[in-house]
Amino acid sequence: MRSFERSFKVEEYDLAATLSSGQAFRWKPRGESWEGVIHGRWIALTQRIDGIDARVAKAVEEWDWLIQYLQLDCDISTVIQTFPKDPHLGEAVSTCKGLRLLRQEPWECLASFILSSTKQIVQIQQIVELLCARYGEPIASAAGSAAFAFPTAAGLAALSEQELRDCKMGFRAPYLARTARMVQNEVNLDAISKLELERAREELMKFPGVGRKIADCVLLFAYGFQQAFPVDVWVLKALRQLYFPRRKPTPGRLLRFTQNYFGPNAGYAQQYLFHYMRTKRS
DNA sequence: GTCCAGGGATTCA
DNA sequence: TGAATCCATGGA
Repeated sequence: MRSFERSFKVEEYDLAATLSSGQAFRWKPRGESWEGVIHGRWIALTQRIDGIDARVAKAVEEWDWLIQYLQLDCDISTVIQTFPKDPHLGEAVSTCKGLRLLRQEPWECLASFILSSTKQIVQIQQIVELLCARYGEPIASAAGSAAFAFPTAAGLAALSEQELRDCKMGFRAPYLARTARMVQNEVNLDAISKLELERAREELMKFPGVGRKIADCVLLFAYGFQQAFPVDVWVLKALRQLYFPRRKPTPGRLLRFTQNYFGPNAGYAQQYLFHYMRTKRS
């Protein structure tokens, strides 16, 4: 049965926190809803007390793609149970109750995070929006909001460096251009999901502009490797303040700590710490 | 280890 | 309101 709308029942899911927590960059609040694009489909999501309502512009046969993207089958309480019991993480988890990890498309995630380096989230959103509006396929959407798919790797590979720079991405332009060509020609992004964590990370780090941090973002947000633990400026600040208040740990020591201490769902713990640090006080 | 590469949002005086 | 700071970094 084709349908335009569907309600999903889910507990402990904070849509606003999840969609604005710097893991995806295309979600916009509009009235009561959040509008975005998943797998080339425009969609509006609305938070309800007992779940989430979804509305698309073109009727669909099934909604598995959305369940997968939002990770609606994830039992968050089971994840949180695996966290170490410490007051800092506990505070982050209770402050950011309902924060979830998404499961995004690898190419969009990879390209977006190449653009993320030393940019603030607002600016990344602007760059990505410009890129999509100029070079993404127009798609059906609700009246009053034009929508575009995320540009394909082939589409971006065909652009000049200057055309990319004109989307305000600065020195990241050649990285994105070369990565787009690699994805178009030789690298199969789907194959990476079948690899072990370390092998998958190695493969991602072969792309220009992708180091450990960005690789870990893609591993966590697109491929679902829940042990991946991206360390950015905010998380570094959190780790130093909360876990190493006196001494200044070496990068190696810090890396080992993040890999051992937070357990099998370290990536989730990371997301709570990140969002907690970014949103507290203000 | 150091330095550099956009530029705009945010903070601060 | 103008200046300074900062940013989901990586590469040379």
